[in-house]
Amino acid sequence: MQDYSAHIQCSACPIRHRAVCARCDTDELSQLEQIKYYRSFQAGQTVIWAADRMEFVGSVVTGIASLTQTMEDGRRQMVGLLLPSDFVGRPGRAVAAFDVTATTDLVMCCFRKKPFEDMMLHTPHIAQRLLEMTLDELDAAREWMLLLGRKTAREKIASLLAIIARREAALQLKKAKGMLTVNLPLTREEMADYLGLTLETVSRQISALRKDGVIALEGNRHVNIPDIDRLLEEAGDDSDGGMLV
Amino acid sequence: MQDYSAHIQCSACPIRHRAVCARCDTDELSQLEQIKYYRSFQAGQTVIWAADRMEFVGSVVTGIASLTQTMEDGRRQMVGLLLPSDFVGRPGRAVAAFDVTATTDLVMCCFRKKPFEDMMLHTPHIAQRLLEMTLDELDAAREWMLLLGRKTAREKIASLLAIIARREAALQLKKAKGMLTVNLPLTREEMADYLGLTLETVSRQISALRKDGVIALEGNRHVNIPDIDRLLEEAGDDSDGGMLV
DNA sequence: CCCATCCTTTGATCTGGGTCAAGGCGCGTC
DNA sequence: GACGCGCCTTGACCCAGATCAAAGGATGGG
Repeated sequence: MQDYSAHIQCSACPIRHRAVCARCDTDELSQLEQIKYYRSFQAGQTVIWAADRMEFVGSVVTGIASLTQTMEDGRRQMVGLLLPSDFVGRPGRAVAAFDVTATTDLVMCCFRKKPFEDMMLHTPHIAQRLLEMTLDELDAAREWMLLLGRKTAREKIASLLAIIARREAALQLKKAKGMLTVNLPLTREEMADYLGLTLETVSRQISALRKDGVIALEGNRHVNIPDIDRLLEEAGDDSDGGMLV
Repeated sequence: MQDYSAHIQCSACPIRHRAVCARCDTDELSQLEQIKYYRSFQAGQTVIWAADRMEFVGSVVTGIASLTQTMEDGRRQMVGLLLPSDFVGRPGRAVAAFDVTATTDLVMCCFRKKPFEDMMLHTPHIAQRLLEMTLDELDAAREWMLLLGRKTAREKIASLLAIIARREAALQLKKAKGMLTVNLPLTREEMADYLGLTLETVSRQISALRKDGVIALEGNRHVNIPDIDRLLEEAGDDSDGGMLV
């Protein structure tokens, strides 16, 4: 499970602390400092389109961004949710592979790609840290493949809620005991795009989970979870999954 | 697209050339040499179970291995296909996240994990190379998420055939012109597990593609593709995908 | 050569989730 | 406070793909 506390406590750009160079020395930090800049986006804005030139790499400071793919006929699949401290872009690639969109208001910390790549060459910690993060993302993507390929609609919804709940629990540092309230950062349609469902099915299954007492709604963006174990059971994970978003 | 030619031409362990240290100096190579060993598996054998301790990292030399997840009730989802030169395991993690199974007879080149990790610390090229490979795999996993979440059964089959065909074309260095014959390394059931379908649906869709002249079968492990563009069209990819397995 | 086993195909039927359609609810704006 | 607009819910119906069932090939071993 990821530890977000380091980020939360840090008033400066989180990338220095979590994403890139937790172990960098002062000189390296000041180099990064020189090539970094911030960008803000409003909810709904596109950060970059698939196949566009990508002049930067960076990480999310606040807010949530999503990676999506779209087919010509409009079918969409979200393939990643980027939370604070998550890294965007890849050294060594010129064009973006996916659309990146701001799901909520968003602040990103960016580094111009070329100088960042140069720096990577003589700062081994950076590549090692990025490797670690990328392997985590790969594992998360593979967990998600099980969800997309084999889970029922109800299990998909429960899994998504469980993932968001786990993250909230980590943020709030309250240990998932008793009632847990989570704040859905996604619309029903975005949830559908993430889960490989239609928005109607998402809505129906959320209603069903409510009727069965697995969750309770306050408005439609706040979900109360009286019993997290019950939810995990509904999610159908063999272990608690250790799933990352 | 991956280039397998370096591997094909190399009689020694491919990891030295492709996976780990294309740019290592002689001293580094000899260090790797000291900690490596080979393991062979028969088709169907399990290389490692999810949640087992993983004492090594390594790469596939010949044959095909698959990564799968299984739910308690037996639903299975393949989450990766490992081809020659692909890397298995992750530095810094003690237990396997997924089952690894030999799909065909398999030879792997392994490195004991601890010395490999030690070596990574003072050989920056290794982490950089692994990062590159992991990012490729992550992109491939995300392409696969679109397939699992949004494609129809027919599109899924066409996509899988296209991926295998692309790899064959790369191996044979014949430029996908005219008839292309591909050798299916998977049973119908394995294809189903990869595509998030049942084996009956796989069989039916293959029959349908045959009836429609998109492919022709010779036995049930050899597929002829008269028109690769036609197949790609059926796969529903907006671009040719650049998909990696 | 025959049998056993595994893989594959095909048919019949069922169903989970998609599609189409109609309202409901919250919220900002005039 | 009524309108418009996004978002969400619910109902009715349908269909792609799952499930259940049966029967063909392959292939290898005795």
